[in-house]
Amino acid sequence: MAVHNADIARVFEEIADLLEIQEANPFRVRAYRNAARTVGDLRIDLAQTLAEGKPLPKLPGIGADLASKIREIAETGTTALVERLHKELPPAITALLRIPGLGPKRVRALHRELDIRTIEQLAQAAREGRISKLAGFGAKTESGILEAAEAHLTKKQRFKLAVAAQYAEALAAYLAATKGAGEVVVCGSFRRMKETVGDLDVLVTSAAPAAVMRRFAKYPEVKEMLASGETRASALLAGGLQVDVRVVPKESFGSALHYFTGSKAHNIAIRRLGQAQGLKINEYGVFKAGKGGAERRVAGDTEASVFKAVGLPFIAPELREDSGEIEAARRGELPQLIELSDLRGDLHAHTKATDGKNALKEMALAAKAAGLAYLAITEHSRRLTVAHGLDPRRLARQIDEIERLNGELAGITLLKGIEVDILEDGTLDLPDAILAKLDLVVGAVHSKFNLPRAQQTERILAAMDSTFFSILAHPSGRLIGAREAYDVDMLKIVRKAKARGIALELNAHPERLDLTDVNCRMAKEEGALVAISSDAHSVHDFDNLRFGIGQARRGWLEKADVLNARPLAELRSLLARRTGAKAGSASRPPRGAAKAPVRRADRAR
DNA sequence: GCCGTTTTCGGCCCGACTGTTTTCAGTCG
Repeated sequence: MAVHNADIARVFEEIADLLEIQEANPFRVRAYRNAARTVGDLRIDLAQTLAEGKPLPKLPGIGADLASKIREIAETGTTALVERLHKELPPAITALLRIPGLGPKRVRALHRELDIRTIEQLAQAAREGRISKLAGFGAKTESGILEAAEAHLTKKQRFKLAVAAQYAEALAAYLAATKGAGEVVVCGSFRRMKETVGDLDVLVTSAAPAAVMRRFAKYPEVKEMLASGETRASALLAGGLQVDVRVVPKESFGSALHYFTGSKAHNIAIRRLGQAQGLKINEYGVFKAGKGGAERRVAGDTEASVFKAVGLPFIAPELREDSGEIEAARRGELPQLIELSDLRGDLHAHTKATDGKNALKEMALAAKAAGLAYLAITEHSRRLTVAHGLDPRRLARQIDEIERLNGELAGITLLKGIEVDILEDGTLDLPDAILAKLDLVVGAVHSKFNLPRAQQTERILAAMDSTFFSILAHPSGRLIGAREAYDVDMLKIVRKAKARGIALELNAHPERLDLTDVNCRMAKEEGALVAISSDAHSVHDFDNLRFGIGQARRGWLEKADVLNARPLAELRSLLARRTGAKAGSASRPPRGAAKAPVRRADRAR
């Protein structure tokens, strides 16, 4: 039984839920929640670290007690505390907390007074009118609970960033047309460019909040108003996305922007910083206590002023996860984050020859229009029959076609590439003879997603030993909300990439965003290059690069960390240097021999 | 349960909205 960080995080989250229902010290509850987040986001595998006899790293918010619980969970999969809590409360009760409107106090009351332990029992009790008879519960609460329980946790799904963007941009334009409205900004996880968005937080500045609220209520896509006050309202859109609109006066724009952008953990950390300096920070501004309890406003008109008030430089929204950005800001070591305009080319695209929708030339012109100087054409290889993958003969024809087009095109250079399948045994789907004719080789796993971790990892590492391997496409294989990542030791893969001069792709397709933000940061720390690629299947898909950039920024990537931020000449020399390094060995090592160099490469670090 | 530009004890972010209440607790973000 291998325990991973996610398992440890889940136990901590469950402890937090159960303690909360028991009305334990809320700060103790928070300590467990923070620990769950810290461990869940961690790049090194804690159980594996311990198994190798290494000490636990010092982690923020994890002291002696939580560290010992991590060791316990790593060894046994559980901890005495959660086992004890399970004896005191039915484990399924934590699901009740997920019902909107039910918090720990009410869950506790429902359990104590009505012995409710499951969502089914909750719905039954509501139907029978037993809940409204409890103190503190009324008819309205009861019907709300019933509705939510019957909708089975209301299935509040998260929306992929690109989908949320469509709703967000339309709604923002609509609200901006309100008379008296100033700034309209969609904040929250959308502004932080998270891969998925749970709801939209829209900030509007106006001296007349009522007009904004009225107009919002009339938005054609609003299916149901969930709440509406003088300065704040929530609604469910027809598409199922929840939107919260908040109006503040113009002078509060900066502090409100900061506040509603979050993350919550980042905000708490910033407020604590302020608090230590005698400052109170809320969505209206930064305040200093004056004589006789009077408060004096010291900042808040711009976001930068909020950071400045607590002695920090501006921190980009994508970094605001309380995962080291505040410490980095304090030390003056914030990254100079990559921007969309830094991209010089795109290293992964398809055409009609396989499963793309447009012709070679159309793709080239679209890339040029997107401001790119080069575009690699990387069709699927023959094994991917559903995509009409290329065999050596068809690939050779495309190579000729690209060379001919390059003579004709101006302002854009096509690179000859392939997205070659990595077969189950770690060999590539096309022979070296044809790969040698290409500018770059993008290797990808498209089959056998459920191999055991060690085998899947070895498969990819072996493929990366190929002389011609340039970029590992969508390294985790996950499809957001649809397919889990395959089980691999990403750290080993990242280190191998660094050792071999191979780049890791950040596939910018909204359903992939793979590398993930967390793995981008790992790549950066290990010194491996990242290629931010559109995986375009049509002329419209270059627009997706912005989502890749968002993810890269969340992963702290700078221009220097990104392969396709290099001008063409530099890119070519990087690609050549890699194959040149292996030029001494005539062909890649036989299978099985791949393991030894991997370990050497790891140890060399 | 954690942690220290003031602390090894005593703090721990802050405000809006709702429903059930007669002044506020609970929930949410």
